[in-house]
Amino acid sequence: MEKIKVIFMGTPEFSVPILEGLIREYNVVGVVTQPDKEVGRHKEIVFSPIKKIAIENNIRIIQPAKIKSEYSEILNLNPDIIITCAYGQIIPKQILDFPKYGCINVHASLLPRLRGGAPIQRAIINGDEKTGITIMYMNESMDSGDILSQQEINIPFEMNYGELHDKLSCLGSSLLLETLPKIIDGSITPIKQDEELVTFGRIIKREDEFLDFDTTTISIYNKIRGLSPNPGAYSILEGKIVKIYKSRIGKNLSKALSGTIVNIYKDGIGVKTRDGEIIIEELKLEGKKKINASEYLNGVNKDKLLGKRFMKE
RNA sequence: CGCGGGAUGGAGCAGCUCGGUAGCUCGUUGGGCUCAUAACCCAAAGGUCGUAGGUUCAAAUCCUUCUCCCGCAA
Repeated sequence: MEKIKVIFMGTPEFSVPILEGLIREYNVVGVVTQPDKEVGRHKEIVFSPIKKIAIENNIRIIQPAKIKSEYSEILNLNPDIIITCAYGQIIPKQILDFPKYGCINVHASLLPRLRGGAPIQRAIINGDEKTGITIMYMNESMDSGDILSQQEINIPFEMNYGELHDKLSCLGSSLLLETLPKIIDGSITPIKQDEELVTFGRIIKREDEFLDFDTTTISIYNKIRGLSPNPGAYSILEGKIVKIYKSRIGKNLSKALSGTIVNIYKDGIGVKTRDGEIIIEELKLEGKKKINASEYLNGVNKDKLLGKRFMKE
């Protein structure tokens, strides 16, 4: 039997294992990814991670600026099925209706929870203890299609965004490969999402990255690990941006104002929160590299550091 | 040419404004103290001060070039 023709649509690192898995087992006739962007300080042109894989595997690449109107090339490839994962644009109905086996999306949450662009970070920031992967049909609104399969995964208390991202990425790839044959032979009954249970995992904006020490210790802890290693939660100390990548929860109870440095440990900086203390273990200052708190403390006058306060401006 | 910060022994920093043969905290190695220690004390090793040029009697320090790193903005 001839291999069915697959088109994959995706953009970031997360979707790479999924594309690689498809290439191994199916005939990927085309890859759709976001246009090359000028990135970084010197506006270098950077390919999306997906585009790099496609080039290595000699697969046709399509990069529409607006897929809403530029879809004819995709249809011309005559795909039997389209798989998307974190592509970054809304897929128009003309594409959704075309493939005989439909358009399938891999989403990094247990839908209907955490619809949207940043389900992985949001799961950690929310303090969720579990999340997962959902494979579902796409429709015209965001992440609301019928569910084909799901797999759950625990989020350990120490896990950060990067680690969970990698786990889910692998899980997404394997669950997709498990599910695809059943989609093709029609042995799965899609399940509607329960609209009562919908929550959203909005994309992370700049203001979401700001760390307000005048909140609970646990929410600060979760935000730090939910944004680590990228883009990093930040605060401002003496007018300079400080990014914080790793922390632990302290026990010290001080009456100082939230954000005040109340303790210096051998390997951490104790900062007052609304209800306790958070100990910063890994950070990065403006213009510097990411370092452990112990390294940072080597180059700083500890007596002067005590009592300083993380501010909003 | 989007804006800005940085490059100093293994790590993190100071010194640079007002040029004159390199300092701090930590680590490493050796020794000591101690029931013991990641604690303390003593000692040692380790740097052509990112690259290339220039100014000068003399440059980490002033001028110019290049490279790499980071924050912002996109």
